[in-house]
Amino acid sequence: MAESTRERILDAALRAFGTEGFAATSLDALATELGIRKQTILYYFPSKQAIFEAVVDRAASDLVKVFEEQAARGIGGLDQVEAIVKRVFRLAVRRPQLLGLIREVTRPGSLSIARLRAHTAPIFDRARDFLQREMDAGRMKSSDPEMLLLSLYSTVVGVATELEVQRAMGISDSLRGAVARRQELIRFLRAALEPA
Amino acid sequence: MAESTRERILDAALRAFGTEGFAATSLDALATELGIRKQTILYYFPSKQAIFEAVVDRAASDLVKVFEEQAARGIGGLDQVEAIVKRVFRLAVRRPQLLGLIREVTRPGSLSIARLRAHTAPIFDRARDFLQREMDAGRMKSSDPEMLLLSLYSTVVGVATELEVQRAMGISDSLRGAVARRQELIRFLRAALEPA
DNA sequence: ACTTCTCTCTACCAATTGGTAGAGGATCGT
DNA sequence: ACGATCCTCTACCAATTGGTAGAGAGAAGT
Repeated sequence: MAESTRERILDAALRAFGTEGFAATSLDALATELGIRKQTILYYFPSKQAIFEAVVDRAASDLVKVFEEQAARGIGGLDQVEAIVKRVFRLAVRRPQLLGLIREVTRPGSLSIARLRAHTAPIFDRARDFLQREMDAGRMKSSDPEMLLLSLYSTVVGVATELEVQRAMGISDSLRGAVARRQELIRFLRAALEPA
Repeated sequence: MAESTRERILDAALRAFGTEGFAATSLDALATELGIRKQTILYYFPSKQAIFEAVVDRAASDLVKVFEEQAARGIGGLDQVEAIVKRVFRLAVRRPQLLGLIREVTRPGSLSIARLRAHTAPIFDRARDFLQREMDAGRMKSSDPEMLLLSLYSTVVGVATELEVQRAMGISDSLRGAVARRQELIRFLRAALEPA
């Protein structure tokens, strides 16, 4: 068996929740897609909400891992920012549902925000400290690190995931397009962060 | 009568679709919220999808109007960018559902993208031309205007709407917080765009 | 007085929703 | 050979979904 049923359910659920959204995803549709019965899904998870939470947990730890790995390398300055952006981009291209799921969780009415926050709080703290340190060392333009972090987050996630907006703007969404987008984004961020 | 039933339905639908999302909004819930019966809603609109489209049309033209008004003033350079950011921000604070709805429409599986695009294509073209002109005149750092536009869009919409992410980062979402966010964003964008 | 039009209602409907109960078949250790 | 455990199934269920049919109230025009 290549993958357990439980894992297959989580995979399909991530894709569905991350693209169609929680409410628009039915257990029946999920089951049909997997070639099993809805009751099999409910054997592994007590409720639809429980599936969502399990998916969020897995997605969050995948995301956190990406950051931790890069943080461990301990490069400094804008090169580190660039490296992280590249990694997030790679993730967004390979598994776009992952960031789509984050968008779903961060929706106003959503439950499970606390769950996501529990995972991500440490890396937010870490990122803020990193930015502060780099500013103090003069390797980055000085500003409020929390606000800067928000700007960075918005820019990176938006450029990586807003494919429909890009199509509306007439931007190609091919793989080559993704590389060009990434390059342009890095140039944009470097310009914004480079010290005078 | 202060507001026609039809208008009240559109208002409630915008709020619901823009925060909970299309699939998570039921006609019954909408009707109850308005103190009317679901069938009254279906008298004014032939289907749920039709309500959504009407809401998208109205929201899009509201957004377009904001841009057109500012574009008509014909300020140049970064001051114009700043003015537009400020206007979008004001809109996001006053009517957050508006940008929430855009996010809902630009979701991968969504219908009605064509509808939104039809409204927004002209202002995208206009914005691109504006950026190109400013770059040529040396009032802005040179780069690919389409990609830059995408970065700008992502940053502005993200900072204006990602309230849950901000909460997760420990950023206040008070009105004063919004002003601070806006200021920091403008500084960020100016740094990114100012010519060397 | 009568018709017509606008609006909101009650009464239904078939389909789909998330979820429960429990049967039956493997595969296991004993 | 045996029960136990794991897994997937059939059979249901009550509630909710978007939508239809049509009654009835009120105002307006004739």
